[in-house]
Amino acid sequence: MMELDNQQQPNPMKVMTDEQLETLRKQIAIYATICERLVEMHKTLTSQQDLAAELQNRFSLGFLSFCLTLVLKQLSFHLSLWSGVDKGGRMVSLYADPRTPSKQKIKDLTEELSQHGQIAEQNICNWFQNRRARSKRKQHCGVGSSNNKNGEGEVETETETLNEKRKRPESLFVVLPDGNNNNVIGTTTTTSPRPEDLCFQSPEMSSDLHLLGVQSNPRDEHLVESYNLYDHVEDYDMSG
Amino acid sequence: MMELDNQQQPNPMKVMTDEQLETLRKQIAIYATICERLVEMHKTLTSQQDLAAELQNRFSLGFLSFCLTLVLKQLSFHLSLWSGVDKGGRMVSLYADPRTPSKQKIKDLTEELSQHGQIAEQNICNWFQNRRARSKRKQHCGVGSSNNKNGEGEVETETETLNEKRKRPESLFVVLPDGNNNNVIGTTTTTSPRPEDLCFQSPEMSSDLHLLGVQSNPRDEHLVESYNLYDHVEDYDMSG
DNA sequence: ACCGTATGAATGAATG
DNA sequence: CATTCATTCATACGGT
Repeated sequence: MMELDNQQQPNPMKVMTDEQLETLRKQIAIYATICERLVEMHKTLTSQQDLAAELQNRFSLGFLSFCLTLVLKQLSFHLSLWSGVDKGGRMVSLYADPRTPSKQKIKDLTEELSQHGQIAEQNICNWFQNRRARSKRKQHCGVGSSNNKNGEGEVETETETLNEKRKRPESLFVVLPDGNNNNVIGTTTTTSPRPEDLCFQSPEMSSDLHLLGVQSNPRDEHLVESYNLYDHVEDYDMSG
Repeated sequence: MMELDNQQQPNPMKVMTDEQLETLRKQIAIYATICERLVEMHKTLTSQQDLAAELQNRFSLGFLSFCLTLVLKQLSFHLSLWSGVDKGGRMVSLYADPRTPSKQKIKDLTEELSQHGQIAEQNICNWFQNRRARSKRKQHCGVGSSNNKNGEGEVETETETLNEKRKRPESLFVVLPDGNNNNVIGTTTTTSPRPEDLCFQSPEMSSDLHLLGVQSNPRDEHLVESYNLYDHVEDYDMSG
């Protein structure tokens, strides 16, 4: 189940709102923090070379992994959501015009559609009603939170929600450290996309550090540590 | 190519290429790997059975608590959604109410939740809707045959569905350690961290138990275990 | 590896 | 027109 059955689209793009991106950044930062802590722990532990059995009792490792698993799953879930594309409506292509059609128009449409199947004017009306309502609501919602930045597509509402049937292909990849597991993390690695392209990347992040998704704050040297760790990640199980 | 056009969202959207997504995945995968590794390592170390009270005091405990706190907060939060615990949090009661909350409430919820992750009113609406619908359906179906135990009857809908649903609180949004936060990457324009608003804030997260494991499902042993830990969470100092 | 469940989401329809 | 319900879909996850 590899990470993605990459769509055969000519130009597969995914969309994310700025907020989504931001949230993603935050979440990544959180993981970074967590990892940082783990790394710290690691250092401490290794330097001490001894540990409390008691710890084990109290903080069941299983639980810890469980937690991490949750978190990771969540992140991956979000990612999947964000990377998805909207699904379109079925009848849409016929009704591309967002504005309320005249009665006559409705009639026409009904006729037209009748040729292809059972349909009543009522259906058409409903459809338009719902469409308007939802359009409106969507707009409203969006306004509430974002409104910054460049407004590009906004009025469009759904004019063409059509064709794009849903696909939402990206399935996830993350793996959960469930105690032992070997995990397969999505193989990946092949691409090396230019980090510059990643929106969540901060310029000041050194080219590799950003893989940890964190801003390199001066005081975040731990992260650097974790970075090293990352270096070794490769020879973990990653490739399986 | 333009599949993005069908976004009826007013917000400006950004696009991610597959490569970008992949990189993102990679990042996440790395976290997963790191966490996994660390957990394993931790396990190994703990198997040595030596004691490190010192460690515990000065570090491990703090860290673990920190991690767990993050997660537990999430868990408790979500559980609260389902269990309707009224610990003085305003949100809780809102969630507890099976009926549809007013618009304003939804707005509030959205706001509050936004502090912890990307969320839109639509999500809230969906959540409530689905909840109602499924509650009802379950009720219908279930009534016919089972409902043994304490026959809550049917009106309760909520109460019983609760028991069924709440076992797996997996959808969480991660919380940022905003307290000291090194803040993240990027600009984070929207965030206005008002800790007061954090629903999790309530330390008295009720008696703990049902927050964590809830019905202590066999599967949730981890949670139960963590319960002990949770006791200590309070004195973790993550800022240090 | 398949199948069932749970859940978020989209949509047609009904109600006020 | 606004809100809600009922249905359906697609995916994620867990168990076998």
